[in-house]
Amino acid sequence: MKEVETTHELDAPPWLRVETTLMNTARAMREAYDSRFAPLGLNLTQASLIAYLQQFGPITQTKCADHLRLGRANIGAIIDRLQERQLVERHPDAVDRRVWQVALSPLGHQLAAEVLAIDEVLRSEMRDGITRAERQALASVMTRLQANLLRASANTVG
Amino acid sequence: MKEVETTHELDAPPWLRVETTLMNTARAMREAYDSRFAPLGLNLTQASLIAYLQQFGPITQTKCADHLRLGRANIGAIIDRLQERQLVERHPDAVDRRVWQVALSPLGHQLAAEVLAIDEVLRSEMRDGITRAERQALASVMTRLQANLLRASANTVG
DNA sequence: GCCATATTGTATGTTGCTGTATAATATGCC
DNA sequence: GGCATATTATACAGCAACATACAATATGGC
Repeated sequence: MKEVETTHELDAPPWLRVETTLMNTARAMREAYDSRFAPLGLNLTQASLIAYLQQFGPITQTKCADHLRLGRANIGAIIDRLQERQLVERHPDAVDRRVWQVALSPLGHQLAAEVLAIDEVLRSEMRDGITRAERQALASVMTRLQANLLRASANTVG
Repeated sequence: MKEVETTHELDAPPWLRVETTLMNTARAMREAYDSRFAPLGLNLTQASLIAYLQQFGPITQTKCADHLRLGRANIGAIIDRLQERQLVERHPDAVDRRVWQVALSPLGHQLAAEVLAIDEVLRSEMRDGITRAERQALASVMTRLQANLLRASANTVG
């Protein structure tokens, strides 16, 4: 009985095939981003939030949660941690006393520049050997795939 | 100052663009699978394990972990829960007293058939409006993307 | 056979996310 | 204005993954 290598990455088993490829790629992407952001003491989620704040200025926690597709409870904890590290600040809203306006601190702005630079580098590495046309085709197919998946989730009995 | 909708799915912001699309698609896929498997009381991870056991018979926990790309500690807990529900069984290995041979129970075999049927249905829904050529192109690009990402992770200072 | 090293599964603690419940506050109808 | 409803953020419990450390057992050099 020979030892068969069953966990080869790129010639996947007959079931859950395409799906596995896509999800493994997504996982690899998250890991690559996480390891690139690690020297800044950030993971992808935190870095994305910082980039978002950089772009859209002071903004509500709920907006942050929606953008990152996280729950409000979770985003609150994330902001707590960034706030402890002096990367973001919470300012009370001028008119709505329930909400915080979350903004980058000066230190956070510095870090945001590094985040964007790292993103740029990694994106260019990812593009290696992949043409613009291929990337556009990829995006097009994935958009349709995503639409199909949303319908599929909606059609579930639950 | 007009309210701008910033969380639109399909016209993404300039930073973290392609990445976001891919990772959101992966997330949508996991959610779709999870909601389809929910009536069986399973999530995608558990269903994948069951399908794997169905295909490859009694097998070691470490093999399961490698296949699903999970840690050994985690897979042990997963198997614990499936075992409590009488879906899988742990048999001692004939020659190596450290290892368990994990196998589907009769009940687990019944469930495996349902898992594969659900997978088949969802896969066909996902293919809707996407040609075979497009799917192959998608796989090809993602394979290269994944290779780039592995190189990128390896090239991290950490 | 004996000992160093590797491997398997488990225990334990941490992280990141979820869902539900709750308090404070806004909003809209009357 | 007063009250039902919605919305914002937080508190808390739970889950699934991770990393690390460990005990039991195998394996291989000698």
